[in-house]
Amino acid sequence: MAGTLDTKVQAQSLVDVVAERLEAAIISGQLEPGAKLSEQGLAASLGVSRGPLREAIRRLEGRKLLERTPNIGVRVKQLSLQDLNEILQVREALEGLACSLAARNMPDAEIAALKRMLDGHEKQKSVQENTGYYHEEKNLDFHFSIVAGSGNARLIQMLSGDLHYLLRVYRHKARPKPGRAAQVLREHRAIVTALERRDPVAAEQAMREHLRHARRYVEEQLAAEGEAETGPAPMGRTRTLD
Amino acid sequence: MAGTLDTKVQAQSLVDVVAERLEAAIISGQLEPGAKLSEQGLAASLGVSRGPLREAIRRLEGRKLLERTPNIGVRVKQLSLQDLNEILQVREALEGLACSLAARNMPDAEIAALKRMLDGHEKQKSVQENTGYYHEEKNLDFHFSIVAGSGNARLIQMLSGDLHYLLRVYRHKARPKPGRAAQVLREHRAIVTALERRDPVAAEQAMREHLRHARRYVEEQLAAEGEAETGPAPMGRTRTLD
DNA sequence: TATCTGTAAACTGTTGACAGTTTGGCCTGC
DNA sequence: GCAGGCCAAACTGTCAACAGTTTACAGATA
Repeated sequence: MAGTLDTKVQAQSLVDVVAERLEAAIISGQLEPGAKLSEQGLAASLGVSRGPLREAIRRLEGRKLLERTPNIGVRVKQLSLQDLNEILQVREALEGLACSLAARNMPDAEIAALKRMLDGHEKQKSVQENTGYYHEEKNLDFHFSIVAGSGNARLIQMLSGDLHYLLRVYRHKARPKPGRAAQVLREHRAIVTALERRDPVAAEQAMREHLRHARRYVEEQLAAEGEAETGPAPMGRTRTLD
Repeated sequence: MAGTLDTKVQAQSLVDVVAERLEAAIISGQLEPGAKLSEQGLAASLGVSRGPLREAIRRLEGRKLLERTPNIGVRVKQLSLQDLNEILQVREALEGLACSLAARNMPDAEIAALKRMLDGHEKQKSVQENTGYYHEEKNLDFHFSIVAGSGNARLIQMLSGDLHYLLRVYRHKARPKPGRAAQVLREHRAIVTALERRDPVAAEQAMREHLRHARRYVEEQLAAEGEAETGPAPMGRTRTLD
């Protein structure tokens, strides 16, 4: 059997283990948005009973990762174009706050590490050629470092927990414009500069501007895609470019 | 029996009903922070089995309203002073965003209604005498109107769903400073003025300044209280002034 | 051929019972 | 009188089974 999870002893309850597994599967994209979860099937493949599984599902439901329709079943939350835009607006405000706090609280060493990280990115071929990707993994690393540097636990949880998976999801859908990579790098540098100056206002502004660009950019991408479709334009797995 | 809930037909599942009940009880303060919930007792008094109750609890757990310790039980989430401060920081950023969006999206009629609401408050005796309260209920109404006017569903859900109960909780603990009521009213007027001008930047700034004051103020109140205690200063039900 | 209907299978919603852990009290010994 | 350990009751964690609903398929009819 390929799914039994009796590896970890139950220092934490079964529900915790199952919830973590599900979250990981959703974030990693292994469970695609809109995918239906069969309780029986999942319980069997995870090697647990339906009870704990249902409780784990309820928890993720409370975090808006899953969605249940009575008597029908549960699906991975599917986002409309409008949902995505709304969430990105929220992210803009929250990461702006995080950056402001980081300007005050982040240790010098971590800021220096951030700067070195950007130096590394600059040398990356794809950025130099202005064609590539600015590999999103590293983009996320950059943002997460700053969020973590804010020192606000609730904020960290919101941004890296609940919104994290969204960035992963639309990452597959947003194809970078040529020239964007270099611009992103410039904006990142502006942010780090503000952090080094320990200027919360400038840091917040730089981050929000950066994310506003990213949002506008994603909006264009998705709007163009949305025009071709009808209805509320659910952004599911229309294109998987892995 | 004083707790059977077979009034509503089950267009929604038992779990939904129970979760709503629990949330209401938490928000209203009927279940105080730190209070322990007995599964058996609750299930009996609600007239449901333990299964659905546990699932409802898990959902609220995902929303950070409840907290479970393995093999011990579940308690209403208790906030430390630091938690509260962090949450208020987040609220500052989010309501700032809400106000900025409201400046763009809120219908003229609703802004006018907001203005009338403030006129009503001004005539209130407690405000004129600068002694009273500026009755917090109405304060919340004001903020909720603006949040609702933002048109961002996710934002509305975050602010009026998950953070709502916090405002209720610390409301019981923060005693107003003399003179504060008049200041609050001034700040509210400044916000409405910015909304009328349809100036998103000014509106956001006004709201954030207003909330920053409120936060500083609450910080003082609680810091003074916290000094007397030891440890992480859990703010539970040290004083209930109902 | 297409549509409607009825039946059966599959799945979700709920319940009750069993196993393991914690907690509180009581007793014994120092 | 006090500390430590043992025992029992209560509670949480988990599971298997039952009831109700939805869905899909097959057959009949227009």
